[in-house]
Amino acid sequence: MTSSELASWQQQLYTADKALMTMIYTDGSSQLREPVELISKRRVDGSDDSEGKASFILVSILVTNPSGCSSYPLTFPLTNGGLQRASDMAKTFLLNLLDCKITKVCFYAQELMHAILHHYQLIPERGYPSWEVFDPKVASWLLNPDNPPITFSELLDKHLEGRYTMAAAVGLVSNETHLSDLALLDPVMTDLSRKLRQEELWDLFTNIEVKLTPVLSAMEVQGIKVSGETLHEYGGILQRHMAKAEMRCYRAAGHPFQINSHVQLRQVLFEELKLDQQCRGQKLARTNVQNLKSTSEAVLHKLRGIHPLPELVLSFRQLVKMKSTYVDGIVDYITRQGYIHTSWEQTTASSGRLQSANPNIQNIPRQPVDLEEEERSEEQTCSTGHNATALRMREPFVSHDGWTFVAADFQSMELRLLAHLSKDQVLLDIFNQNSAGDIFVQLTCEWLGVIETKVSAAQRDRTKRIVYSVIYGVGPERLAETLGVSKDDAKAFTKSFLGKFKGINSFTHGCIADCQRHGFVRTISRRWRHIKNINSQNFHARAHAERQAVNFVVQGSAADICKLAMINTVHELNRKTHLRARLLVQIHDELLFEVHDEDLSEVKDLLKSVMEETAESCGPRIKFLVPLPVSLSTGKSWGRLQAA
DNA sequence: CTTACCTTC
DNA sequence: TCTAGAAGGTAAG
Repeated sequence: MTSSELASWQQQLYTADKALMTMIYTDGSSQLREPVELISKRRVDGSDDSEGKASFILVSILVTNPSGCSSYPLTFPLTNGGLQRASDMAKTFLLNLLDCKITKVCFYAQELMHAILHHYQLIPERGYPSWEVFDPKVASWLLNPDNPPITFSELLDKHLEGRYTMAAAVGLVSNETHLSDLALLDPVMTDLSRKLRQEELWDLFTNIEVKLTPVLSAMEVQGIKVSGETLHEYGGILQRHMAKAEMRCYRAAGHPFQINSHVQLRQVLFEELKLDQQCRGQKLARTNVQNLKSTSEAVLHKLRGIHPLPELVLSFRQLVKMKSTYVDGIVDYITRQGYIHTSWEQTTASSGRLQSANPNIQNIPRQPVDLEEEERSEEQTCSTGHNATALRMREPFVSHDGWTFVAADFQSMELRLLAHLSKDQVLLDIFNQNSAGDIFVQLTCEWLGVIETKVSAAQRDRTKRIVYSVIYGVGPERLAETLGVSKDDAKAFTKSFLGKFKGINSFTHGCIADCQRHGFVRTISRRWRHIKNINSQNFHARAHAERQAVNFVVQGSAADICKLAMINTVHELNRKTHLRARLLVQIHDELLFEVHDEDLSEVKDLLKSVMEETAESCGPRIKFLVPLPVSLSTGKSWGRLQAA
């Protein structure tokens, strides 16, 4: 591309209607045409590899003029090498294209944006791209969130009833084929747009999902810094505790065995020690499929009074989990530069929630994991400052020098949303009068009769789980199990809880009735989900469907607001160009930012106020009946955040 | 109760 | 040896 060509193409953008875009890989595949054997590979290998494979971006600009519609194909290399000046011009054009207001269409736009941000090293110290690209993948996921398409051809089959098909190509895929694939994007997106409008999903698509895509790409490219040293130290500590726990298990069993093997554990517990015969009071759970004696946590819990082994197995399991998933599993993803670049999946969860993968960073334990204390003195004397009796699995995630983490979380969001959606007067009153204090802490106080400051984080978490269990319709036996009380007590608890909050009951029944009538339910942002078995004859299937329906409305609505909060905060940070802050992680109702120390207090204020106003930006018709307060905490490590 | 991901067997 | 699915753990509500 010469500079005069660049100028003429820039000019074209002013008269163009649309731009169709796709990424071509070095192996000849594209975002629209993935060789079958490479699909899983690219997905598993994650982001690092897909840029390595990215070869060039193919753009087709559509211009409608009196003589009809013309398309102008352009290619932009994404490989290193070649003339610097050409590369600069390609960059200029691509960024202009993405920034300009014409309609842009790309299947899996997030991947394309990721490649561009990565290739041109557009890491946002400040300023996030506000590129808006219509993505058929996102569109079709909104239309049917339970069954999202993975490939473009799947999408063609699924939504477009075979009206469009890709040209067959054997062996090497020519550029001509790529162009004909690309040409399909226009009618396909037009079709999907019509459907989105028809199903009242258009606003959700354009106001939330389309705007979220570049934010997710930027988060992926940005990554989060990880201390490999801390992680390795944790690995060593866990390794030593595992070895001890293993020996204790062998001693209790009388001989060595594979503790993590269900089969061998079943043999030891039930055939050698015959523990199931010693607790004749309660019948023990069976596995679902093969109907064998279960070795699940609940069973081991019941058995722990009669023999030391079950308890020892439980703690061994926990240590193994921590080591394999949260140490070894994370270490594998650390780049040479010391970062984790997780994938943020926009279109995989049917609830509308975001999903982090490779690695999943949303399920790293929040609570410190307790270790046996016997060798406390030894380890504490050689300690590097951490408490040897507990491991904070989020500790290895650290901010840069001169920067601080700011975590902003919506307080008891789903419960507040439930208050809003159900209009339950008692719940509404609680949230409207009492903005200070944590609702679950308060409930725990009432439940256990202790003072507010005496409630531990673990107790609070337990209360939270119980409350949600009851709301979403847990059975009495299951609740009794988690509460550790009798079935009758559990029943009484459920009854008194739902009796206190009458609106909840009418809300759930309303949800179910709606779903039975329409076959689907919607969130506040009109996101929908079809529930197959809502009118099923099968009692079990129907009960499951009913819980799904209620759960979706609440969880999906929370997801809508959290996404909006991401968009709004990033947008506001963009407007204040002097502020240095970047969004790193979303854990459903919590956003983790990294903020330059000098901008800390200003950013904190901004985040709190923007997030607390999120509900107002849901749409003109929605008036929120409860406030959505945000609490902030800060720190240099994710594992040690202090309320702020 | 729901929604997820990941590891082990 | 490989893979699919079951089971079990974690997170978030």
